Amino acid sequence: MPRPGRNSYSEAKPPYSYIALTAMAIQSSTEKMLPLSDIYKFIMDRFPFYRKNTQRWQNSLRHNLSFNDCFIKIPRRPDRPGKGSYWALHPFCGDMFENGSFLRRRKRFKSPHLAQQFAQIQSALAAEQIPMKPADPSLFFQEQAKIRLSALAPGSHIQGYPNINATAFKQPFTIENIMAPDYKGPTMLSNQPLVPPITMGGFPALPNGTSWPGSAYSNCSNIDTCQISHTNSDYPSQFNSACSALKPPFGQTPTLSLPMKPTLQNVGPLPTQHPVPAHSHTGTLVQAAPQAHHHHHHHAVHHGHVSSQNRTLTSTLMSTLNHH
DNA sequence: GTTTGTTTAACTTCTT
DNA sequence: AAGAAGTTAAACAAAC
Repeated sequence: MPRPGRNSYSEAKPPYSYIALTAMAIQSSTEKMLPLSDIYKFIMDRFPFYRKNTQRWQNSLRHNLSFNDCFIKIPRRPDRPGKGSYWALHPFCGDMFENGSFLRRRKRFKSPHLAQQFAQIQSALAAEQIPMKPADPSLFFQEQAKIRLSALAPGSHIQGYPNINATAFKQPFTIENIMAPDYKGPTMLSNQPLVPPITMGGFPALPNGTSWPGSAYSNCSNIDTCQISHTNSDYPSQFNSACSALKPPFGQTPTLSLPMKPTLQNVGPLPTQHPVPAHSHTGTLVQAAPQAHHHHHHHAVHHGHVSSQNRTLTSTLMSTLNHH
């Protein structure tokens, strides 16, 4: 028994919301998507707190998966039978924890309809006097998906952004972030968008012999021949014919079956969590939620129309996308 | 029969 | 104080 009146570190509730925990699990995976059972497993392996009361928190977690638009379902491939879908992050969900708090997001991500997204992006680009390319919605989203995916390829560059390569991206969920024993609140979160949300044409090149990560892409060595998804092969025509009819949830609509962010591949796999005896102090040091609230928002995101004077195209777009 | 997923609803906690 | 974000419970359907 631990000392009376005091929990051991490993029994304390980790300072992460279910959304944060789930995002960590998803991003820690090489394919940036996981079935439910593996999300459970990730959490239980690393946080002893969640080895108890599994019924309770797993119900809550499932609620979060369904309820929050930042999580999308990706159908299983036929060659990978099993229960349930894979869960991934919505390609446009952005940095959900850019405020530095893993407990509470500044704003809940709501996914607009794809058609709406397209219109918003289009007008945002128009405001910057930048032509949209490609102009066709379905192709546009395909390319967006590919561009985002390219960030997962180590060493690859994104055309037009010579200073950005895969290893340059900040990692929201590094081992340090997850396990830092002296975690004292907001640290290490990147304000920088992981992938430029818009590209003006051109595909990033992959080094010879490398292939695109992600199960749907694992056989693709050439981006141009890469099919968007086995289940979404009819995506373009569907989009074109029924653009206005698209409705969430994404499970019923053609979606971009792609997780968005690069993550732990530079860090390597997370260490398997030493099966910690429940009362040991040698396990994962998980501290109670920090009480310090550092919230210095450099540029508050306002509702309604946003002046783009001092803002980059990127931030304009992101706020546009995240706005309702 | 259990797991996975959706939904409603009441509740708590945090922000403004 | 009010609203937003997060948690928990619970009923239920569908998939395996």
